[in-house]
Amino acid sequence: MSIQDNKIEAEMNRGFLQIMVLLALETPMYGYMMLRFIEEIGYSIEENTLYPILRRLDKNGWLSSRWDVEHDRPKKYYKITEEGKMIRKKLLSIRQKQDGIISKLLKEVNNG
Amino acid sequence: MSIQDNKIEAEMNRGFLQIMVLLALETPMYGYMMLRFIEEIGYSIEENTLYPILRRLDKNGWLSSRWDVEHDRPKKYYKITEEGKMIRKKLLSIRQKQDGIISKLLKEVNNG
DNA sequence: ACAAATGCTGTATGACACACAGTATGTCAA
DNA sequence: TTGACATACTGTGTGTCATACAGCATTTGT
Repeated sequence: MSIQDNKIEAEMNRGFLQIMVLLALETPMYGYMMLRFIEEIGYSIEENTLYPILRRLDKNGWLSSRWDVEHDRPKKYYKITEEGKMIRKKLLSIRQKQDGIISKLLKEVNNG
Repeated sequence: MSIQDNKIEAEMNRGFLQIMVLLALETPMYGYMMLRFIEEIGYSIEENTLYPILRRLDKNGWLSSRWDVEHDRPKKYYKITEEGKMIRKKLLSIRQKQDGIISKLLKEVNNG
C-alpha cells in the first residue's frame, strides 16, 4: 500500500470507524478483542487507531467501560451506552443520506 | 441544528464530500453553480466548505480548472481529471467495503 | 530463556471540514 | 439612487480525529 493510499484510507475511515465501533460494542468487548473481531468480519484497523477511538468515545459518554482484573491480565471492557445508541442512529442516518446522494450521482455518471 | 450535531455532520462529511464532488464534476461546473446543484439533489454544503475542497482537489491534480471571463463575472470551471477518476474509483470501493461491514454489523444488532 | 502475542497508556502530527474575514460585481425593489 | 441580497471568488485561521511513535507489563509458545 502506498503512502498516498494510506492517507486516502485514513480520510475515508473518519466517521466510519465510529459507526463500526458503536455497532460492534452492542456486545461488550475489550480493545484487543475488538481488533481481532474486526479482522474476522473483513475489515482492518491498527492498534494505533482503535485505542484512541475507544478512549474518545468513552470520554464522550457514548461508551461505558469497566476493568476486568479477575482473569489473566487486566482488560478494559467497553460497551455502548444509551447516548451512544442515539448517536449511532444519527450517524447511520447521515450515512444513509450520503449513500442516497452517491447512488443518484453514480447513475448520472454511468448513463452520461 | 445544535453545535454537537454540526460537529458530527462535519466529521461524517469527511471523505464523503470528496466523492460527491468527484462524481458531480463529471459535468464541468463552477463553485457557486455546484452549491446550487448539491441543494437540488438533496444535500447541503456551506460555501466555506466547498471552495476549499475544490482548491485542494485541483491542487492534487484530481480536478482541472479554467477561468471563464467571457460572460458576466469571472467564473472558475472545474472538471474531473483522469487521475481524479482513478481516485474516485478507489474512494467508492473503500466506501462500498465499509457499507458491507456496516450492514453485516447492523444485522447482528437487529437480531441480537 | 527469549521472541512473539497480548493488552494497555500517553503524547505528537498532519489533513481536512469549517469558520471568519475580505473583495467585487450584478440585480431588483423601495 | 441606494441599499439589501445574490453571485462568485480568495486567503488564512482553528479544532478534531486517524494515525504515528514511544513506552510498559504480562503471558504463551518454542
